Amino acid sequence: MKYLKVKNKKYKLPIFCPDATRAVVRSVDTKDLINVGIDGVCVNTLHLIHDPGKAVLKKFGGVRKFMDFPGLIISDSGGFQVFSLIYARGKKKGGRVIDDGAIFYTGGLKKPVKNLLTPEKSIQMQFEIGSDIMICLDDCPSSNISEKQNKTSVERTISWARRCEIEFEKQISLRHLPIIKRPLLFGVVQGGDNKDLREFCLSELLKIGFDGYGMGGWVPNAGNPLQVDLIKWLAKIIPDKYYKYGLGIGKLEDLIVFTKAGYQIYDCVLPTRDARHQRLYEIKKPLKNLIGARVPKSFFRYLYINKQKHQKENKPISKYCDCLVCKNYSRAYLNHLFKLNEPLAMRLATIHNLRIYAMVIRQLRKEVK
RNA sequence: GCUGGGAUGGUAGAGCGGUCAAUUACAAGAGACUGUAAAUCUCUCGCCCUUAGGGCUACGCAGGUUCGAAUCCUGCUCCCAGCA
Repeated sequence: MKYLKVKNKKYKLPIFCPDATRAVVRSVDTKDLINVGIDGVCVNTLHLIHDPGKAVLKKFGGVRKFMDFPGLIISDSGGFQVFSLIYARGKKKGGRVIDDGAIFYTGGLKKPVKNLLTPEKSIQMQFEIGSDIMICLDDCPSSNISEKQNKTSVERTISWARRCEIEFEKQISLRHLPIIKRPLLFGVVQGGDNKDLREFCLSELLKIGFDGYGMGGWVPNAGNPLQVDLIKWLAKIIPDKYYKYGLGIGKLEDLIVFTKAGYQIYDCVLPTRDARHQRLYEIKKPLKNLIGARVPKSFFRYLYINKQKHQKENKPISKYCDCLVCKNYSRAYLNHLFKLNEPLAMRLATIHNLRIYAMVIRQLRKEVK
């Protein structure tokens, strides 16, 4: 598929959507995103429930007007936060999963607030967000789990997907949404490294019927042949009439590996987080034949811009980048801004890294059949 | 000139007889980060040997006391503050 069609709009595929978890791509605004060539963002349902909350989103008629972004808006269900918050805060303070949904503790660690996110609640909130693509609440397991836990997580994911789909239809009819205003609903395929479980999960999700299917779970290492095999295999068994979404993907080279495998939609925190952590991308040569390259990551290198060796360098981050930063500012200036801890450093770095992603995506659009 | 206080690794600054190649912070170096917990985290940081570990030279300079000194004593050099 060359285009994603939703709500009477068309988006070129593949598409990369940086994460705007709390309705902001950290350190940049939506005008920056547009200038950089970013066509979509991915917001997070669980986080938006608390800030700014349902009432504010209702008042604005959705997150699109709230953040003033014209592009594609994906809302992640909050499923990943089970994994992420438990990892960050520990089981007691982070949360846990029960059959009815996911329990989270938000707020400060001293005054935690208990929340139960059910599949129904996640979908209802996603309608308040007004996203173009909604994601079913899923049970995202951490890596290194037992086969039994893996199976449980798959079963939960399927049962929650069923409930999400029912709630989705209910919301559509409650809101009397005409076809041109209908969002898409994606299911998430879990099952870890176990192909049988992945296949079972997918086949059950196909029975329920979604517009697209995401590869969920912990991000596979694109450098590991076994995992690349899993990525490819899963893309193959998802019928081509559905959109294929790599959730949380990925590094620059991952975009190439996944696109080659057949995926079309991505979201990831990495380019923006890397930027804030002073890791910038330098393209080594003009972008071409990315998919055909023997080593997918050979076209770029990481530049740690805070290092002293860049202190006097009067040249752009990347000779082959056409972003605001590379056109106007030197490495030395960025190095200086980071040393001062000046917020502008993060904005410029984020603009640059996102532009590299946008350029890679643009090139991949040319290369995919 | 007198009186008092200092001189510690790239910098600031702990240590005040053995557990000190020396807490810590910053600087420096190398990384990590993948549906955002994170402008966050990890490692290295006197010299030499490949790590475990070992060896060497070091806390202003020169002596001394002691089994043992960055730490105590004496002298010297320099710095700071107050008083002349």
